Amino acid sequence: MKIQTDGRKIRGEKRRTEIIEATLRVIERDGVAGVTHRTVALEAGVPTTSTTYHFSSLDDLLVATLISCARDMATEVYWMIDRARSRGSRGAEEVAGLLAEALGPRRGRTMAEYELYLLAARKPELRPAARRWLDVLTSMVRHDDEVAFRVFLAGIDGLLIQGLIDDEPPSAEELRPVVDYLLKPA
Amino acid sequence: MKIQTDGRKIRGEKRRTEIIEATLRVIERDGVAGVTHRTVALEAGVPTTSTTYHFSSLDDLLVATLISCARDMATEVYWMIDRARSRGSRGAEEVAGLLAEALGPRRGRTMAEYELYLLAARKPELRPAARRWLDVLTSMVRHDDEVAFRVFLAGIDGLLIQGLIDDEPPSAEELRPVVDYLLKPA
DNA sequence: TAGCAAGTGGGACGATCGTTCAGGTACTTT
DNA sequence: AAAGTACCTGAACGATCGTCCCACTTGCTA
Repeated sequence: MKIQTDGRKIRGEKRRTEIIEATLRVIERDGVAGVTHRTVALEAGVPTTSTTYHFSSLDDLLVATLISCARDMATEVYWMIDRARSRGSRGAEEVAGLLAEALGPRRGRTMAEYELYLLAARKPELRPAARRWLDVLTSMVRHDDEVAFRVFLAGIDGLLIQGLIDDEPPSAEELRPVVDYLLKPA
Repeated sequence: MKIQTDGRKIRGEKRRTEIIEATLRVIERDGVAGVTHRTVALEAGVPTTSTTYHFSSLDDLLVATLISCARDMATEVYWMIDRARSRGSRGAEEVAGLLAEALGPRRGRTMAEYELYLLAARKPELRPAARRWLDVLTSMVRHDDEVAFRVFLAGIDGLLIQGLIDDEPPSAEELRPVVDYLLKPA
């Protein structure tokens, strides 16, 4: 049983991921509404039929893209926690920094992630992916106070989505006291 | 200066609101993606050209619908606070009840409201409407602790959006301790 | 080397879309 | 009563959409 030595499959898989990455860029730029076979193909620099070959439908393409996006999100959360631990901090600084970055330079990406949330609200198959970053946090962070932890998780989501409708993104310094409050011991 | 006695204008305005209400139903059912002139017209029981007559473009229709939705949302929040005050309660019970209702029977409506959030993230003109319920809360509720209040607002949003991707909606009883924590004095 | 499998891509089909237009109706004003 | 205004609506246009078909190249296998 060989493990991926077929050059055709390898290149196919590569193009498949390229299409997914192009789709994510389209979502960041124009939202899920802007995703069509043609816009994605143009963004990826491949013919239109290539997207239909690798994904049985446009819906499949969206699902695959948002699952991939969720995986990246979870990975980021993982490393953030790892970074905070290596500094021996409680994580407030790291969390505030991550929020500010999500609402500033990576604003498009954050919007894409919340489109995933909404799509998951309508498509149960997407829910595990949408919950993944929550699961990563839950499994990695020790939390004796269950209620306080749930407030923390909800607070992060609320700060992000409210930050998206602010006229200008909040800075890490502005977010810091709120994050401190969310992380403060009971 | 007469105040709306022209029968034509009155009926026109009535149809306009009927179209908006139909649009909201379409959003609740199929999301913003499902909104077309034809689906809305079918839902409202009017000819397709009627939606283009009253709204200069599909975008105008969406904006008008979501602004209307935001106004209703703000009104609900207003009455919730009023109800809580008349009972002399701190509001935890009312808030938990409202959240449970938003995630249960009124789930479609809640999803529509968060689509407004995301649309507002991309369209600055919609942001005042999207922030309206936050403004109502901010202006009506006395908050000496600014940080705690911001945590409360964020927590509400977070609980709602996370409740939308739960496999089954949380009950008021489950939400109660978290809401209590959000409202507890510093 | 013949045959199969995987990926590629140009072209096209029918469906649906947003929007326009012109003719018609109902109401108000002069 | 005539003119003007506001609303209504059937029909249609061009654009774009998802998807399919089929001929093709490329790489693997027997």
